[in-house]
Amino acid sequence: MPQLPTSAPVTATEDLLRLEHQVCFALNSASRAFGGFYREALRDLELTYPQYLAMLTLWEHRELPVKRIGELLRLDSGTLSPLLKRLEAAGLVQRTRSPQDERSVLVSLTPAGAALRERAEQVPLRIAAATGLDPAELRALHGMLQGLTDRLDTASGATGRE
Amino acid sequence: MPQLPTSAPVTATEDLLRLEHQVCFALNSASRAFGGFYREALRDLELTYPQYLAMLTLWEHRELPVKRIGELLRLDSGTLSPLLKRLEAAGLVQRTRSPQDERSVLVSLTPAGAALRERAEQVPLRIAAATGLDPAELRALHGMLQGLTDRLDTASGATGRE
DNA sequence: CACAACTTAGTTGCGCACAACTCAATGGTT
DNA sequence: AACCATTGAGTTGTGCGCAACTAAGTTGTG
Repeated sequence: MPQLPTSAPVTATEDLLRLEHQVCFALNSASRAFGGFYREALRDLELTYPQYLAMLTLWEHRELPVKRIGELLRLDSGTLSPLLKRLEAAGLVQRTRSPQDERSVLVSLTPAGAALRERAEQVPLRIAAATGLDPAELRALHGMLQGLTDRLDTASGATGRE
Repeated sequence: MPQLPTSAPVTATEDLLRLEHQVCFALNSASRAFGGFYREALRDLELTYPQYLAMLTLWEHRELPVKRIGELLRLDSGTLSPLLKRLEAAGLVQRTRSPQDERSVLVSLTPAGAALRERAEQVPLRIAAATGLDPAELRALHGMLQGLTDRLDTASGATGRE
């Protein structure tokens, strides 16, 4: 970090704010660095990272309504609808209206989509190796991030709406 | 986490991979949660979060070539060119070709852009409060994320190119 | 039953991120 | 000087993320 020619005295508060900037920027950078790494690892599967996440939920649950995928991935229909259409166009998933509730669209794996799981299983191996973190560190990081997301979501939810 | 109806025995490797998934997903989520919070805090400044980051670099350095902003923010010209044009259209920055090197474009603050700094200073206060983390935790998180980004960048750089 | 309130997907529009490309300026090298 | 690889911005195209909106189905209430 290069020293900057601004006002000399740095208070504890200023220091905290600077640090907070660095943290959220570091978060943003790390997320994009991960994205780049996944992009490479997923190239031969012809999946983007968000598409891969959607497939993960389906490999685990076989069939899910769009709404539920959105809850699991923290995404809304504005993002999911076109994404799922692309997965359908690629022949990996099928979308059908639920007979019980015609509003709901059930997304399920096609045979090709289910088959892709095996090829996808080698992907996280490379990623885990590239992080250079051991399980304990991963666990610690995961806990911090999850707590952070929860606090930010409830904070913006509380002040922004309701 | 609901139990899934796959093969029963979960090996240590499988567990690691599952955890790794959670970590990079948690990273992604936390980053977007931050984004949402900044969106709200920056609404009256009429800045997006990436635009705010660009302004931060200029508030610190007064004038920078596009190339240098890209290095600081880990962004390329494909992202920065239109972003900086929007900031110029908003009257916050000025872009001029460098006389020394006609390839380089120098971005500098307009009076309006410089004046915005004061109004922007209240923003990180809200953010820092919302994280609910003390300085030590912020520092730890920052260190982890920075190391992670470095490892991922060099790993993909090493295997992908060169 | 009628009707309003709510829920679920989908669409549109905008900005960001990134790959792939173009173009002009620069800096060697012979 | 002529040539060519490199560098710095910019453009184009694709996909994601989100706000705002529409449309259709469902539910609750009188």
